Amino acid sequence: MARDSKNTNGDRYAPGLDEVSLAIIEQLQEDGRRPYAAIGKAVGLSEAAVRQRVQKLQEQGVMQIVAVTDPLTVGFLRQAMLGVTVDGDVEPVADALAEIDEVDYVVIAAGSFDLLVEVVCQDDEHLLDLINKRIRALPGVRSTESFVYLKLRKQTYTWGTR
Amino acid sequence: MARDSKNTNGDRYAPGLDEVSLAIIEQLQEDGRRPYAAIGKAVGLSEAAVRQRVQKLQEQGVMQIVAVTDPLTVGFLRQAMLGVTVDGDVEPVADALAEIDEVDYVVIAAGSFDLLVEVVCQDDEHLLDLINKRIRALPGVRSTESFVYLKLRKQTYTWGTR
DNA sequence: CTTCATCACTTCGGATTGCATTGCTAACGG
DNA sequence: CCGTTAGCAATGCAATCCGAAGTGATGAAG
Repeated sequence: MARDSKNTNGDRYAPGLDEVSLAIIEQLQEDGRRPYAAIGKAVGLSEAAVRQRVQKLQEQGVMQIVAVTDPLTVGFLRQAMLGVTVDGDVEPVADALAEIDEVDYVVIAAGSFDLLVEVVCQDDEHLLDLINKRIRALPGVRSTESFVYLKLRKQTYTWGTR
Repeated sequence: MARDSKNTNGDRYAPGLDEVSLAIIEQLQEDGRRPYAAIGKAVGLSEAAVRQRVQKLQEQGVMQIVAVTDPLTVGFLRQAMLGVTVDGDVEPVADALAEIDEVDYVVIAAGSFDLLVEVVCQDDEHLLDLINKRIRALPGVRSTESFVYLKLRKQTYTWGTR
């Protein structure tokens, strides 16, 4: 396989991210606990080589292996997406939002919102407090719009394996 | 441990989801590959019991253990959030959207959008085609608004461990 | 009260896997 | 030509995984 495990991609990937690493990621998107040896057989590497790559990918922040759930199913939580518009530079506002514990997802976007922010709360009161007292109060935040989650319908991570 | 591993929660959780299972999920949110024995020591169960619970949680669809990445970092992708408004019943539209491969996230929400839909595409043309020809064409979809992702700033799954 | 079934957990042993180490090869720069 | 670095394969031992079997508690039926 892959005599050219060097980049053939014109630097569109993160450094050191070749097609072999992509194949490893695909394997782990299907099952995060798949043994290294099985992955190695699938991508044409030894067990140790796979392990080293996985470790490096995680250290670089390219990939993380975690349990994901539907917070609403797990119970004690209210969840919402916030559309945020910003005055001035977007990045510092994104950074400030990212530091809030209840915020689990921050994306800088193009469109009628500058930022999309997903939040997880204990209950409605907690959510209200978070939005009004802590998020709207941030310097640079011009306005927010809330979309409270009613039901999670799909949540997949296997887009790498289409 | 926990003489009352029966529900003390008034049915707010999915069936069979007690505080021990929550503790297991927390462990795996920190590290999806943590050994069962280590988890068992942390939550006060034997290795085998943890293994049985994790298996059941995955079978029930409560939890999945996967690799997650930033698609934009991995390279060959355009990503966006779509706000969708619907005529009539929302659920069948959500189902139809969930069946599309490029759609990785579907939430039924309250607010000026009925649905929030995250999509992952190869490039701009692919995205355009998906939105105009396949999503807007779905029966029941009244309108869509797009937020193209510029940069992912935060993505965590450890909300269970605050 | 007894019996039977179920459920969650534990214990146990063998098979598998993870991991640190070692050595090999190729690529690069002086 | 030599030294350095990086990535991978191979090896051996410890740790982990996994299926099977056993135990005790609970609840329902006779």
